[in-house]
Amino acid sequence: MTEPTTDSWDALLRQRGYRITPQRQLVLAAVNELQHGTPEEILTVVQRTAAAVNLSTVYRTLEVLQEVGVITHAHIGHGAPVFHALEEATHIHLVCEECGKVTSIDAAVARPFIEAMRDLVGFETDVGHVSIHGRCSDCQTAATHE
Amino acid sequence: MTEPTTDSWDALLRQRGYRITPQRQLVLAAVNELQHGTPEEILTVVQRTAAAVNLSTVYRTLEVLQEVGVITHAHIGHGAPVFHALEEATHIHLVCEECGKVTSIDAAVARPFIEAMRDLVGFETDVGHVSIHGRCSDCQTAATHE
DNA sequence: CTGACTGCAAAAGGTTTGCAAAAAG
DNA sequence: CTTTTTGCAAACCTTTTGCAGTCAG
Repeated sequence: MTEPTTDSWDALLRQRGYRITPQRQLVLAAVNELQHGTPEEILTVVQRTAAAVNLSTVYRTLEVLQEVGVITHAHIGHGAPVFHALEEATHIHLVCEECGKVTSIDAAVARPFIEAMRDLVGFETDVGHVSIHGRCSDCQTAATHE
Repeated sequence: MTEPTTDSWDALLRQRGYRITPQRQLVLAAVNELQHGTPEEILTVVQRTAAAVNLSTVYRTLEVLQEVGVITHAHIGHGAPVFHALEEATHIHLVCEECGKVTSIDAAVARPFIEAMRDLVGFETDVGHVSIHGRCSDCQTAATHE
């Protein structure tokens, strides 16, 4: 529905008074490349091109990119949040508590549920941010043979 | 379905070779009292009775209590998991990204969605652990007047 | 008694901040 | 030239760990 913003991310930044820097470009590229990257992982990718970039710059950049709506993050585990591009955000993370595997499913599956939440309590779900914890099919099978 | 284990939590511990200590009793009581307590908050409550109890004891105890299935936790924010008794686990947390407010809704609302996940990818959801991020009705209203 | 549990202090992991130098517009 | 952004180092916060003493069974 919404236009792909792939080539106008810099415009989005500028609109809000932010400046375009190589670091921001690299961080965004890394987020896109990794799909589910933690700040640390993003840094590593960025440093392949620009070794001097600092972790705090990554954090600050991720914050800015989120603010202008180019990326989102989801908490899929205990430690590190993961970031992805907004266009990739239309899926839901299923996190296995046992093996840690993350499965993605189409967000359409959750639509009735999301509508129910809106109707019931007026809650507007951030779809790209949803992560469901539980047990994946593999680990269930394993548990059966316990 | 399952019998309430309220008065046999100590038996559950003993079955697994764990010992019953005042600290564990107090931590469990604090979890029940707080409903959605973070480790720090739980510590505070415990210290009302036993001031010498250490934070690390709280962490270790929470781990044990989870392992025997007396409590669960959910990640509702960045840094702070919250813990609740298993009997209280049949609700879903809606976390507002803006004001941080946590709304609870009955897990029944999610049943079709949970079944869809089971059917689609064989994923068994840990219902008490589900937290959905988004924007609560209040913050949406506020945003409209921006 | 004996092994599990606790308190303490230190370490570890992740994120944030202050500041002066560097870069964008 | 002005203001934002960056790199660095240090601070911070939450959680984990090692260890010796303590306590439950």
